[in-house]
Amino acid sequence: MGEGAAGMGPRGVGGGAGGWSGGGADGLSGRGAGRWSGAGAERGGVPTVETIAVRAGVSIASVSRVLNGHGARPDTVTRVERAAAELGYVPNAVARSLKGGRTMQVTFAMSDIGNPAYVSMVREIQAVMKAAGYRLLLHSTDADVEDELAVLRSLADRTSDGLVLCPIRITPRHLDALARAARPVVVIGSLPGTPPHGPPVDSVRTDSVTGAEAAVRHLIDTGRRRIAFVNGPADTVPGHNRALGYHTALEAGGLAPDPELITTTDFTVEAGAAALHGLLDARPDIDAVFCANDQLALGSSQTLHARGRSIPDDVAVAGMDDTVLARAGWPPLTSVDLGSAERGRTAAHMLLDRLREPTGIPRAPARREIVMPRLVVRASSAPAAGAV
Amino acid sequence: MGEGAAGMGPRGVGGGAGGWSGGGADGLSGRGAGRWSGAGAERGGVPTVETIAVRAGVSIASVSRVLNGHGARPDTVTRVERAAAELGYVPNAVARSLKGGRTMQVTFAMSDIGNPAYVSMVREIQAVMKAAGYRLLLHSTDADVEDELAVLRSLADRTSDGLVLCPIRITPRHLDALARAARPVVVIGSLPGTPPHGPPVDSVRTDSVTGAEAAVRHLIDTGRRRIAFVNGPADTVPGHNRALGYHTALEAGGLAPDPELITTTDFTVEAGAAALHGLLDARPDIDAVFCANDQLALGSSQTLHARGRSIPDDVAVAGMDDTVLARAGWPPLTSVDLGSAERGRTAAHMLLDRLREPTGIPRAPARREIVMPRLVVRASSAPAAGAV
DNA sequence: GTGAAAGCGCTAACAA
DNA sequence: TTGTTAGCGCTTTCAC
Repeated sequence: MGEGAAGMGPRGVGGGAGGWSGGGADGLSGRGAGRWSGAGAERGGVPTVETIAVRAGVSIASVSRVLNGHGARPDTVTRVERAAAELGYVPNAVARSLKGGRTMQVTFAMSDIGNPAYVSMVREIQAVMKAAGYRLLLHSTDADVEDELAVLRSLADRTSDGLVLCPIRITPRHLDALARAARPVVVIGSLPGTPPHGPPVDSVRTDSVTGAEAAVRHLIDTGRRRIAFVNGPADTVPGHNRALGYHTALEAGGLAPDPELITTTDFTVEAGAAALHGLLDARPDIDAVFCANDQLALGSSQTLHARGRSIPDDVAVAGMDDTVLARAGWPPLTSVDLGSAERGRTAAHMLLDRLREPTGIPRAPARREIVMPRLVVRASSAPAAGAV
Repeated sequence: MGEGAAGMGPRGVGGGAGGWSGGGADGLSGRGAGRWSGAGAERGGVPTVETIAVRAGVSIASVSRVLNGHGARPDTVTRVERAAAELGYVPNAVARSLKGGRTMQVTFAMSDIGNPAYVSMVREIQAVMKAAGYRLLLHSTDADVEDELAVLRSLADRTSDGLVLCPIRITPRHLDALARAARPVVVIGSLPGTPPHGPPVDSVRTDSVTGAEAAVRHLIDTGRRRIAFVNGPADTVPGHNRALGYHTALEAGGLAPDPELITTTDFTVEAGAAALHGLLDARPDIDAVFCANDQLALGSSQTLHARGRSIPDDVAVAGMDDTVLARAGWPPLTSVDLGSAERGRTAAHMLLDRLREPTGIPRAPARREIVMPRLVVRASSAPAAGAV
């Protein structure tokens, strides 16, 4: 729990001056004129510790103490609290941060908030952080490496106390930036090396290789033989891992990989739909499609429907991520739950642990967590009518 | 990074201090204190204007000027920039905010970031704000009125420069809080009254009454007569408006409303599935279902599929919001695009306009924008086989 | 227990 | 052009 952090004092917006939209004309010369210009403490403007101090007839130090529950004479407490309530005093969080060195904000950066897998991460991270008294700063990098690096670098501007980063791929520059990050960072994804040797940052990843393998094995086990594969960009970590899992399962199942059955494209519904058209044109005998994520699987399903192929009778379909989309499709999509929500939650907790570490020198060694994938079988991959 | 304390080029945070994760031992005598302990400027710690000033042999004012492009002698500029680069200096945004009164952060608060409709808003708002140099603070209120009010109140803590609020409903307390908001607020949703009289805040809304009406009219026009209605909570603005549209369209089409055809539940897929079971049990002759959002429509579709009703031959289905889910379902869902993305974009721009307003007294009057809904017809509502 | 005072790091008057 | 200085609003020693 965030100790007294986010304004927990006995405050309230009780009877303060009209808000930003209120008309209040205060000709104070202290600072600019307008409503929220922060005029001096004399009369107009936003109340500060000084305003309260004057009103309560105590020093600003006492105001601060009372507001932070640092004990004071009952009498003093009462007067300060009353003054604060009457003026609708709200402490300036920026000033507090400057003094305390903490902003009670953390950043979550991923490539695109439109992706359901990220949505569940955001959701969990926000919930955990909120409970701990932190606010969540969201940053979409549009899968731009420069932007990711910029986020890492901007950690030095003191805007947030830590970062959860979900990079689309890890480059040497990422490793460098991670090593010199000004604040604790937790990476959602695979980092190279093993803790003593790898980059000194905590991370949570899923075992998508195993996940992909499980899905493909399932397709094979249910009688499919000509299993197409619609993958995302091969130079991304997710793309690479899924390909690995696909090939491993194929091999284990005694099936020869066939380049004609494999397409590499973007992680979107449209790309999936297009990919399947190409695949079906080249190999009309496909009896299953394994897709690197649910969007691709949905796109594939649409093409199958559009071309009159029955799912799962003619062609089985399986996706990955088990997002809300998997249950939205028809038939409901078999998918691999890669634990996006759990990864988000875990990452958030790891970051909180770092944030709670005392400033005293020795820092705990980097942690690596792995969330195991879980195959979720739904109707889209039921055994074909005349299957094994 | 743990390996070589030697890898300190003329770059990076703390110029050789190693990042947050740097080990305890840094060969450099230049810095000694903890990573981000913020020691003085003398030797340890993070560089500040003073560190730069000393190194460049100028005053802190010159440093500030150069760094902000306020002109200085070429010679000075060079020295300062070089010193800053060598030390990997990054200005402390908090200190800057305290001085300038602006944080370059804005908040977006909605009930649940898991909802696709909000996702597209977040996405747009994020993009617009990012382009304008603002960071986005995300706040999920879990549809809790107290939390919404808290967000409004917390505007006074100076943490963000403005707020885009998408409340699930507007209570008198909301109006009160909106009126005294400490910073500009843009509401996504319907506000009571008309500008001179309503609350003094900008807002964007959609005309969901007309949208719902269009969807139902479309169902009627395509030959449906027993049109069920699966609505969200009736005490929410969306719920209320959709009910209004439904009834209006029914009346215009000469159909009598039938309580048995109407269910009120939560805005979720599961709720939609359950609702339809009830509806079909009570009225097996339903030939269309109008749902208050895509999640409900998807849930309804699943129940229809599960109970062997063909879509659209037996029953037509229409949803609202036209989220990514509408295209994910099968058959693709007819839906009403309520312009979530556009509302988000508009709200962001309205907020930026406010943020750009000079502090000079007269503030522009509140604006009210309306985004018109657009019916998107897809396969789920194709006319039934033997239809009109 | 309380007040005076010293900054946190930065920008902007105001002088020189 | 440059340096000195005064804060922004708050927390926190350090004396009393």
